[in-house]
Amino acid sequence: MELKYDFKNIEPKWQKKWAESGIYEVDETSDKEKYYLLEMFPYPSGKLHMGHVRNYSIGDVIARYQAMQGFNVLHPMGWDSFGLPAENAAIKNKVPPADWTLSNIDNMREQLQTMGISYDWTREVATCKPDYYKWTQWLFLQFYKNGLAYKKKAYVNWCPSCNTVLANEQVVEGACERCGAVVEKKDLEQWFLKITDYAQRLLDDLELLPGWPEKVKTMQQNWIGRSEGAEINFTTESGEVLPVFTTRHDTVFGVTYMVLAPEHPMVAKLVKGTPYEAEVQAFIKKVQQLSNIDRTSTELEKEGVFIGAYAINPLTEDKVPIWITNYVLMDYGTGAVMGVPAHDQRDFDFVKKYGLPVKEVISPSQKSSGEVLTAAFEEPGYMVNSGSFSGLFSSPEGKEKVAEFIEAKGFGKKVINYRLRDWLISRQRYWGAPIPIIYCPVCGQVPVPDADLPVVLPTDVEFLPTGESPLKTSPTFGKVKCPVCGADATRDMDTMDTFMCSSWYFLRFCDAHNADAPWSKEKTDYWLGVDQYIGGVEHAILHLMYARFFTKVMHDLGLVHVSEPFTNLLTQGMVLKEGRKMSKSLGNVVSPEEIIKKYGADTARMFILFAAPPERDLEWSDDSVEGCYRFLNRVWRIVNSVCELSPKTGDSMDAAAKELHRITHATIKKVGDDISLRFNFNTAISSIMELVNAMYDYKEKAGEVVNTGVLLTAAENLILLLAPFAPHIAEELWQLLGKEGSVHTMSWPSFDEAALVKDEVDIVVQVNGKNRGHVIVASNLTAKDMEALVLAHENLAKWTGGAKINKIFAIPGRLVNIVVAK
RNA sequence: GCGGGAGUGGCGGAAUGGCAGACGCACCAGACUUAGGAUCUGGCGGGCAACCGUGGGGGUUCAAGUCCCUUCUCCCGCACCA
Repeated sequence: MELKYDFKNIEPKWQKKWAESGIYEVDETSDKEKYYLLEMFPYPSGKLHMGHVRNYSIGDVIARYQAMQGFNVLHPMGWDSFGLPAENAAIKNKVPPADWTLSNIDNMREQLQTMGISYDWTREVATCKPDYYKWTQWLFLQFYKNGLAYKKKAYVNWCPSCNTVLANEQVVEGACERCGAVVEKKDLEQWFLKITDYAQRLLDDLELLPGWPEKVKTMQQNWIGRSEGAEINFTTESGEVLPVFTTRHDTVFGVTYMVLAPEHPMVAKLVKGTPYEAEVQAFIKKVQQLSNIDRTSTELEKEGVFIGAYAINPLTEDKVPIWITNYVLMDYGTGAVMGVPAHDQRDFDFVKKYGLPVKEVISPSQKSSGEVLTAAFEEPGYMVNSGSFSGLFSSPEGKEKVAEFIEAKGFGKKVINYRLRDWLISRQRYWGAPIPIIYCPVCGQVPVPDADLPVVLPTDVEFLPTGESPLKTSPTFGKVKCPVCGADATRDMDTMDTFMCSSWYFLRFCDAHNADAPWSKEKTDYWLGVDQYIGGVEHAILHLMYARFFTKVMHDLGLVHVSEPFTNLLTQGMVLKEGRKMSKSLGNVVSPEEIIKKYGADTARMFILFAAPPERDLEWSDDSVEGCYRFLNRVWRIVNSVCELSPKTGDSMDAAAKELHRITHATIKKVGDDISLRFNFNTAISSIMELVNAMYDYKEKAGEVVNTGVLLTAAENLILLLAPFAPHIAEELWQLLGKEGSVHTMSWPSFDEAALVKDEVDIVVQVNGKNRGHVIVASNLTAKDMEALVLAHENLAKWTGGAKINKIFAIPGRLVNIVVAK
C-alpha cells in the first residue's frame, strides 16, 4: 500500500485535536522550568502576509523545540488592533472601525490557525478591546501620577495626510513613517512621556542584553545620541544669557561669531525695533517654508543673516556678532551654537561665504603655524591663542581644564546632551485609547479616577476627513462632570499613540484576563522576562525602545521584577520576490493562503525555514516550495514503508546498518545544535533531508536483509526531529508508527556519543597543501600513526614525485599534509 | 560623512584555519511507463589537460572562503546633532 500524503485532511484534523485537547495551554503551576517565547503581534490588516508566516514559523520551531526539551512554554498571540487603517476604512466605507477591526481579527485568526502554530489561544488579547485599553489608560495614569506624563505646547511633527501629530521616531527623512507625506511643524499642546529621564539607563542597560543583535543595540545607541560636552553662557550686550551647547569647549577661544536657530525665542526679542528686523523676519519665513526634508538635508546651502546684536564670550570677553542660520536646529542642545570656523568645517564654510574671521586655537604642533587655514582642523591638537590654556593638548586634557574653569567661574557647566526627545503620545484620531484626563474649569487637569476606567470610545461619532478628531463629533463623549468638584468639565479629545498599547502587551499575556489589575505580580514574576522575542528589524527603535522604557518604569513602580523585557531578540529578514520586498504596488505578492491551500502549512513552513537563515532576507521561490513539498512526500513514503515492517530479533548489525545508526544519531545532534545554538533552521532541515536520503539508501542496499530495528529507530527519530518544523505530518506519522500520545508532548531525542564514531575514515593526503590522494584508515588513529602510515604507503613516491620530504602534518580523522622541497 | 552587514556554481545557500560548493532548486542523461509536470538511478563550478577557482590586490600559515592589511561593489540604519 502507498497512501497519498493527504495534507488537506491531515492538517485540519490535527489542528482540531490540538485545540480540543488544549496541549498548548499553560499555567504557572507546572514544576517544569518556564520558557516565554513571543513573536511580535500583528496589526490585523485582515490578511496574513509572508512576513507573518516567516515570523511565526520561526517562533513555532523554537516553542515546540523548547517544549520537547521539557520547558513549560508560554507562546501567546494577540492583536495590535488600534490604528489608522481602521479609521481610514471607516471614512471610505462607512463601517465603524470596531466592526472592521474585529472582522479582520476573525479572518486572520482563522488563517493563523491553518498554520498549526502552538499558541495558547486562551490568552489572546486585542488592544482595541475595553478590557485591554482600560489598562493602557490605567498605565498612562501611573506615568501621570509619577510625573512622567506631562502636557506642553511645542513645535510638533504634523502629518497633513494622517491628520495627526507624530512622535519623532515616526518621522523618517522628514516624512511620515506611515504614509510618506511630508511632515509639517505645528505649535500644539500635546501629551508627552518623559522617556528622556530614562535616556542614560536605556543606553547603559543595552549592556545587559548580550542576547540582542549588535545592530539593534547600535541603532538604539545612535538614536539616544548621548554626547558629552559643556553648556557655556554667552551674554548679550543687554545682559540676556544665551547658553550654547558644545562638545568642543576646548575651542572656545576660537569663537568668532554665534548662531541661533531661526525659531530661537531670543531672536525676536533682539531684533525688535532694529533696522535688522525686516530682513531677519524674511529669512525666518524663508527657512520655515522649507519642508523638513530640505531643512535637514546635508545638500542644503548654508545661509544666514546677521541680526544686529552681539554676544560676549565669557572666557575671552570678545564681542562676537550673532547670526541666525538654516543649519542650526532649535530642538537639539540649546538651539544656539558658538561658531568656531577654524575647527568645524560647517562653520568654516559659513564664514568663507560671509567673510567672518577665522581664529586658530588648536594646532597640530605646539605653536600656531600662522598660515591661513584652507579647511577646518577638526582633530585634537595643542591649544594655541587660548590664554592660560595655551600649550595644553586639547583632548581630553584641555577640554577637562576648560570645563573646570567654566564651572569654577560660573560661566557654565559640563552637560550631557541626548538626541532622544520626550515621547509625544497624543494623536488627533479616533481609533486609539482615549487619554483619561478631564479638564475642569475649577480644578484644572484631573485624572479619570480608576473606578471610572475605561474611558470608552463613543460610537456616536462621524468619520469625516476633516482633520479634526472624530471624537469631537460625539455629542456625548466630551461632556463630563469633574470627578473632584462636580463642575461641568470636558474630556481630552485625543487618543494615545498605538505604540503605548504595544509597549506592555507581553505583560498582559502573563495574566490575560485579570479584571482587577493589568497583571498580577505573581504571574509576571513567574513568566518574565521574555526568553526569546522574534520580529522584524523595522521595530529596532520604535517599539523595542518604548517597550524597554515601559518596563523600566514598571520596574521602578514595583509592578514587575525585571528591568529589561526581552532577554533574547531575534530579528528576522524580509521575504523578497525578485529581489524586492513584496508589495501590492509591485504586484509581486505571494499569498500565504494560496500556498497553504496548494501545498499545506507544513510545506509552507518548511520552505520558509529552509530557504535562508532567519536573520537574512529570503528570496521567494515557487520551485523551491515544490522541492519542500516533494521532501515531505518522501518522508511520508519512507515512514509508510517502514511501519509495515515488523521488528525482528537477531537482525545483523552489518556495516550498512551501522552507518544508518550513526547517521541517525549524528542528525539528532546536528538538528538540536542548529536549533538551540544558532537558529540555523536551514541547515537543520538539510540534515533531516540527509537522514531521509540515508534511509532510502539503506533500504535499497539492504534489500531483504534489512535490519528493521535500525530502520524503525531512524524513522522514529526522523519524526521527532521533524515535529517542530512540520507539526502536522509529524503527528500523523507518529500515530502511524503506533506511538501513544502526541509527538508534541514527547521529549527531544538524545544521541549516543559512541554511535557517532565511525570505524574507518577516508582521509585526504596533501602534498604542499594540494590534494594528491586518499587513504582509508581506522578512525582512532593518532597523528603519529597516520604519519607513519602515509610515509610507508605504496603510493608515497607517486604523491610526492620523489621530492625530499621536509615535514609532515597529520590531523586525526581529516588529513595528512606532506611538505616537500620544491 | 558616521555606524552596521554582505559579496561563494545558473539560483537559494553549506563549510570548529584542514578535501570549497553540504542540502535543495534548475538543468542533462537514463529507468519505469499508454503517458508523466509522479517516482527512481546517475551526472551537474571552469578547463581537453596540467591546473584554475569563494569581489580585487597584498600578507600570515604546512594549510585561508575563514585570520591580518588594503581596495572595490551592494544593502541597511543614522545623518548640518554643534
